[in-house]
Amino acid sequence: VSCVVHHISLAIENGTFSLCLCLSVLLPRKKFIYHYKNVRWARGRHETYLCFVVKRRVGPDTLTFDFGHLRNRNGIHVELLFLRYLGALCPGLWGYGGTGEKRLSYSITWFCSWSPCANCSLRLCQFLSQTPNLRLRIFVSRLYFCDMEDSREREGLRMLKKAGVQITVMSYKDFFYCWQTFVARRASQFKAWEELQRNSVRLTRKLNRILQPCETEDLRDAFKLLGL
DNA sequence: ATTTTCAAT
Repeated sequence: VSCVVHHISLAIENGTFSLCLCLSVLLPRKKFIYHYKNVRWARGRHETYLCFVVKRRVGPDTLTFDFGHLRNRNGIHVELLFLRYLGALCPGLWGYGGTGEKRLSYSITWFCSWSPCANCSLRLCQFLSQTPNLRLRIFVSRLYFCDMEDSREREGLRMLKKAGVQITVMSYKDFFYCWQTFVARRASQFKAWEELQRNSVRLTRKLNRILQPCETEDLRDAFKLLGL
C-alpha cells in the first residue's frame, strides 16, 4: 500500500506523465517476457523497461525503501526518466552524504531490458560523480548497440564501470527474481524460455570482453612485438 | 546465411 501511495504522490508532483506508473505497480506477465527475453534478434522491442529496487541505509540499518518499474516515454530514455524520479525515490540523498551522525546512503539495483546507450551512460556517470552516497548496480537483459568494436555504447559501459557501477548480464536467477518481485504473476511460476541460459552466457562473455579491452590490446601489442 | 536495437508512421 505504501508503494502505491508513494507513486501517486509522484504522479501529483510530475503531472500526468507518471499516471501509468501508479496504475501499474506490477508488470503484466506477457510484457515482462516479451521485453526481457534475451533473444539474439530482439525485433520490435521499441520500448525499454527498467525494474528497480531502492535500498536506504541510515547508519548500520538498511531497508528496502521502494521498488517498481518504468518504461521510456515521449522519446526520453528510461534511464533519464529514472534520474528525474530519483529525488523523490531517495529523500535526503543530497545533503546527508557526509560524515555526520545521520550518514545516509542509497543503493539502487535496476534490471533493464536493454543496456544503456552512450548518452545515458554519460549522464549517469555525471550524476553519480555528484552523489557519492548512491551506489548503483545495473543488470541488463540485452546489450544495446554493442556489436561494433568501436561503438560509443561500448565506451559508455566502460565509463560506467570506471564510475563504480556494477554492470551484469541477467542470468536465470535474475529473471526469476524479477518475476517474483516486479511481475503480476498470480500463482504462476517463472518459466524460462529456450536459450535463456545460452544467451545469457554468450552476452556475459561479450560484456566481459567489452569491459576488459586492455587485455586484447595488450595481446595485440605483444603480437606486434613478436612480429606476428 | 541472415535477422535487431529506448520508432515513426
